[in-house]
Amino acid sequence: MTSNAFSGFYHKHRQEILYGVSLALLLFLLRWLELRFLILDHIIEIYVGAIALLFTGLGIWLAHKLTTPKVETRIVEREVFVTAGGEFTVNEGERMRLGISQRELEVLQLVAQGLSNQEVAERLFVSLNTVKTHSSRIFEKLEVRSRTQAVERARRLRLIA
Amino acid sequence: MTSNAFSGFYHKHRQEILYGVSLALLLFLLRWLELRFLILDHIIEIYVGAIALLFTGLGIWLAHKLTTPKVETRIVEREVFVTAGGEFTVNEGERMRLGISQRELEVLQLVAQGLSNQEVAERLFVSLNTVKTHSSRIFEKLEVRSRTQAVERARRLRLIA
DNA sequence: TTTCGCGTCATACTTTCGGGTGATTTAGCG
DNA sequence: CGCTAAATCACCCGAAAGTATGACGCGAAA
Repeated sequence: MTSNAFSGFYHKHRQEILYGVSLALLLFLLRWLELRFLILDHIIEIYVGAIALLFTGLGIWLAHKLTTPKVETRIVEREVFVTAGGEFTVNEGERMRLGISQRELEVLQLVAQGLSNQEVAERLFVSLNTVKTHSSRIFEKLEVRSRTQAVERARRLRLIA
Repeated sequence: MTSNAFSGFYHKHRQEILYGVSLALLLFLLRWLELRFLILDHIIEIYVGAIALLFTGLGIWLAHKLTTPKVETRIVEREVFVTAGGEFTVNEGERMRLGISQRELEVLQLVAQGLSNQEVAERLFVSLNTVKTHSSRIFEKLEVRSRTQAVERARRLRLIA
């Protein structure tokens, strides 16, 4: 359990941990080097310069690792095949026969486009409950039990495109 | 002329110049500060740490400024009308492009027929969880969030009849 | 041999769906 | 006017769908 928790934590924060550890190591190294530099302390500019360069590099590396890269969108057109033998017309006869109202058909069309009930509600400016009621009635009239079946059936009956 | 040349040079290499100048200034500042640190030279770790942090930040900033933006191809669908009213064939190219496996396509087909996850599981002799995993992957690859959307999209791409 | 994609399964959780029931309002119709 | 269909909304509840994460075996590719 604990090992799992630790390994999880480690994987999530690998970058930070490595960074912290390496920084600590570096400071330690510098502390040790310091003894020499106390003697010839006029070389401190070089020393500082080296550190500056080193950590600049580290910063760049960090930025590369941690930042989401800038994206430049390039748009490529791609064909999508559509079986269009002609214009689609709602099978009014079938609609009437099944007693599906205009509003219900609207809901059905939106559902067929993959919208959730909530999204349909927002699109039609009605409440979620209303959409649920409509879709329930649709299911009854189409004699199905789910939205996916409803769409399938409605397509066959040419109630929707 | 010279002023123009200089301004052109400046504009092209503003980043580098600013970086160089600020680095020089910083070194100068440090040289000045050094006098104090020679007295209380035990604070050198703090001093080094500060420099490290500062230049890490500078590196990050530099990286941000200098990275070339990565290109992200965004695909726009363009409708192409197909006269084929006859038999259906799976758009293999599209399937390959999206990396949808055969098994995933099977699940997708059954889902498109209006079957529930449980029914798909029984039909394929696998567990409910397996079907869920497959459909999740399908959703990722088709970039959708629900089975209804997946079916809609798959139809457009001619992955299913 | 190691790596990788695929298929399989699981657990735990959140969100969405769908069923059941009832209520109100509005418009049309006899 | 009463009646009815349609549209609207509400509350509850269980089932289904979807998310996140991890694990395991297996065969092909590197």
